[in-house]
Amino acid sequence: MATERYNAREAEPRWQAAWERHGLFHTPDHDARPKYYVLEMFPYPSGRIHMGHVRNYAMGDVVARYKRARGFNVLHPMGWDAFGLPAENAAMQNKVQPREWTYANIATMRGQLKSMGLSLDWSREVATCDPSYYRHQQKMFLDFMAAGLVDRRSAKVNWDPVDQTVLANEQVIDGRGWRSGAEVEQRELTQWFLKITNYSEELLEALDTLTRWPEKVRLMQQNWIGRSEGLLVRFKLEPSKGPLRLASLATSPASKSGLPDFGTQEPTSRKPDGGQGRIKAAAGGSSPAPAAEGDHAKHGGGGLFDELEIYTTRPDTLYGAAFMAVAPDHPLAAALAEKNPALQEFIAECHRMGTSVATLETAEKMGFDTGLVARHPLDPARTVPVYVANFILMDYGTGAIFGCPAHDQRDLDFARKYGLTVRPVVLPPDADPATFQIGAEAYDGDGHLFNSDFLDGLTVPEAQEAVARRLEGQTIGNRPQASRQVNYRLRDWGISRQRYWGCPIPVIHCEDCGVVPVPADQLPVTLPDDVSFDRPGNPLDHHPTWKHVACPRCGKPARRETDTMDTFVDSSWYFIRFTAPHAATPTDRPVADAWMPVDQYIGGIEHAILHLLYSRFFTRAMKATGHVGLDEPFAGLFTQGMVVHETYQAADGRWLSPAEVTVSEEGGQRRAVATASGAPVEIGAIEKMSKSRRNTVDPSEIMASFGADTARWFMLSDSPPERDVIWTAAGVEGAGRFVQRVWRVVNDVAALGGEGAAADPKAQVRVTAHRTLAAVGAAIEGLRFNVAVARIYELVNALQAEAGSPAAAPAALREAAEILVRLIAPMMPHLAEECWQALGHDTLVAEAPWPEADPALLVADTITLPVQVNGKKRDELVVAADAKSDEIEAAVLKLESVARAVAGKPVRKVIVVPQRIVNVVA
RNA sequence: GCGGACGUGGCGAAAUCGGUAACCGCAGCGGACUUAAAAUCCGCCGCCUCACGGCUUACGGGUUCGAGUCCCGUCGUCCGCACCA
Repeated sequence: MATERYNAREAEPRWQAAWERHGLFHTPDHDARPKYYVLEMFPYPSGRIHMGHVRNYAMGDVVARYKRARGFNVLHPMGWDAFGLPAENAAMQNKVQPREWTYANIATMRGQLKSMGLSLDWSREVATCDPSYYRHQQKMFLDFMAAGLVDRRSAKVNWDPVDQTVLANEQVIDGRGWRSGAEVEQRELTQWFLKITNYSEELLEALDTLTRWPEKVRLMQQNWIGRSEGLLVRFKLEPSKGPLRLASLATSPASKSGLPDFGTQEPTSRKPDGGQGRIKAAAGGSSPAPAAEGDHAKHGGGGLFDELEIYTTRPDTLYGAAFMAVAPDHPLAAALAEKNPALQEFIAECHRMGTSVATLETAEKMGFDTGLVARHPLDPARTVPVYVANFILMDYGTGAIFGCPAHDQRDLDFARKYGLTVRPVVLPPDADPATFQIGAEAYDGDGHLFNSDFLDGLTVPEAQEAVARRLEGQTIGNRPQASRQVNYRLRDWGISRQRYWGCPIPVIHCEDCGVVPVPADQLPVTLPDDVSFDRPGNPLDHHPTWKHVACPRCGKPARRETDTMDTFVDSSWYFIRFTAPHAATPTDRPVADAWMPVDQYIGGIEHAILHLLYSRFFTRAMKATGHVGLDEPFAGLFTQGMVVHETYQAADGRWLSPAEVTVSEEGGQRRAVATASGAPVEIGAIEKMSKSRRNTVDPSEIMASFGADTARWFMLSDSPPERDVIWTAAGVEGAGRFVQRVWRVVNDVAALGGEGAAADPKAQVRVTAHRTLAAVGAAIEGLRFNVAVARIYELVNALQAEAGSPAAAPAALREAAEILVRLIAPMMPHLAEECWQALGHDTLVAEAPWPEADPALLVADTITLPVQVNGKKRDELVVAADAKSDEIEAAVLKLESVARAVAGKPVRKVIVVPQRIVNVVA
């Protein structure tokens, strides 16, 4: 039976055209079938698709095609995350406008995706750089503004000196820009913010409802939001007095680093001038984050600071307080520095050191004694010195702490350096209060309080509660001395970018009217096409006319906002836009509510925080402004692993691409040489495919030589989808062989005939097919594609053996083959169509319903039970499936192998687990 | 430092409920077909042992009739956060 080889190159475009002709993947909004929304993270149009895309979209397409066959109305759209810096970099390098570059890339990549045979509804395609998309984003920005979800304020921001733009906290990785890799600097700029912190608690609590998200992602978001419960305590400040302290300050040794001696100063010279009324020293009242820089400004400097607010999660250790410390940016520090050059220098030094993570890790704890002291709120006889310290963050809490050296390592380091008292107040279990001492390590474990007056004997949580009660009841000025507070690590989302290729922020700055929103009927604010990239900075700002407009309110000359939005804004709602991509408003509310949420979202783990947290916030903001009716956009989330590949490095250090290398194997040793020169090449680590390592494989080349089905099959086989998959030439060839094997087997079965004949219901190949059917369905439902692949291999092996046997039963084989073809259809859709046709069908398998497994075939008449003696397998026993336990027990005890293993010892017990196992205990 | 995940043949892995450890694939080995090669087909393939048999899920303990799976400890790898008060 000579069957010609399956010619993917010829067949694949033919079937793609057939699907398109039948409009198979065009999704109606109104349909009687239940909805299913499957989405893969949309690509950035960088130029060409890479293997990561192939893996991502192959998985999504399996789900889409499977759910369609299962009778769902499936929404499976595609679009382009098309704004971003690479377009501007290309513009600078190649003298091509970002728009042209981007749309050319989209055209290329759309063609590549189409050649994969994905079941996408292309009529819903969107590109975020298109005014028809971003005009709606601008409208929503204005709606958010009206709803109080937008803020504009001066803030210290992460500045990427290479990309010349601001980065969000989430986009700074190890102190470097997530895209440029440049060390990030801190700069003070006026910025636009989306107030994600309004939703801190909600975003945290709702994580519990995301039961179909990976635990890991939920945990990462939980940590990122960083909720902590603590106490805000107000300390009374006063100038230090007392000859002993002054003397000790005067004699403190010079700092060893050669820096100015921050520990030494003249206390008398910096007494604050009096009488200006009270100024709160802390940044935050009830609003936990962000530290409101604006508040400081309005207080001005030079006032009388007679209170210091600190935030602590350990109020129980208050009796162990040895010092207070404020951030270098704290208004108290700024005020004191006005009269104190040494403090000015100290603060400047902190700023010089504080910009990069590398220096932070090695930086020594440094403090500057302000000469002020704080009155202990529980023990008014005591005071503690107040320092400015380089390790206090203005961003968190109030920018001020009390230090308890005995129970915090960082505080201990500081106390040791400056000779402060280390007073333990928490006694570890079983420790002796008379002898317990703190050595080089602080004790942060549980225990009972001691050295702590009214707290003595309490547990840590009890003491925290007792301190909170006591201080809430005390007053300082006319306020309680302490209040309970919840703090979050999460910061508001700074979305200003000083770049051209992004969504313009639709506001106008007028000297008289201030910030004026662009009226809705003047949207969109479109980007000018005639921009130049011949100098650094924001091309919109350099443009001769674009920013000069009349104030919409008063008509006077005014200035357009030249900041554009972070591209993560674009990707925070595209999944909702897909539900009505041509609507005149951002959403078509009933349609959006009908389709949302996304039932299955698939993408890389690298978006665990950034994109996925922003999208959760943005959906809530859209709900608050009436654009959509739900909180959580993604009901199910799956994070897939990367595609990795060996690396090859020449002797001169150059990286070689897999295409330039020939790998051979001899005696278990793999060797590589450069194909052109024959020079030896070192086989390096297996790493993520990347341009810098040159270990990429071009999907189009694979699809041209093997076909899309082979590439898809390989991406789905072997490795579990959440884990990295290693791309190997051998693996692809194996997948290619399998494609041909399926084609041969199906043709062999077709040649046997058997149409219309009734299959023997109990034929073994039929049983195998139906069991495989059940197993593959379950595997796909669980997104365990590698398991589905293994089961399909088994079925093909069984079919092949049966088809080649002289006793082949054509009718049963035919039924099994038809099941096989429908099982492979979600994964290798083109091959499946070709096989379907070979079996005589004139319909499309892409339209065929998923077959139902015959339940009668899923349970066996007889089963083989393993027989153990004392937990070790000694034999097997074939019994009827409905055999009773005592019958099995009797049969087992008659087995000679059991008798031998028991070796004359009395049988104490026989455990029969029905359908599973028998264990004889002797 | 804090938080988390993982550790199974030469390799990728399977074992969804505590019940036969290693399905399926890759690589390898032997054979058939062929002048030859490729392709294809058949067989073998955790470790030790001629064999009978024994051993085996990082390591050490524990619970259980029974542990890759549950508990405690150790080691290792990877990931996230990180001066967060």
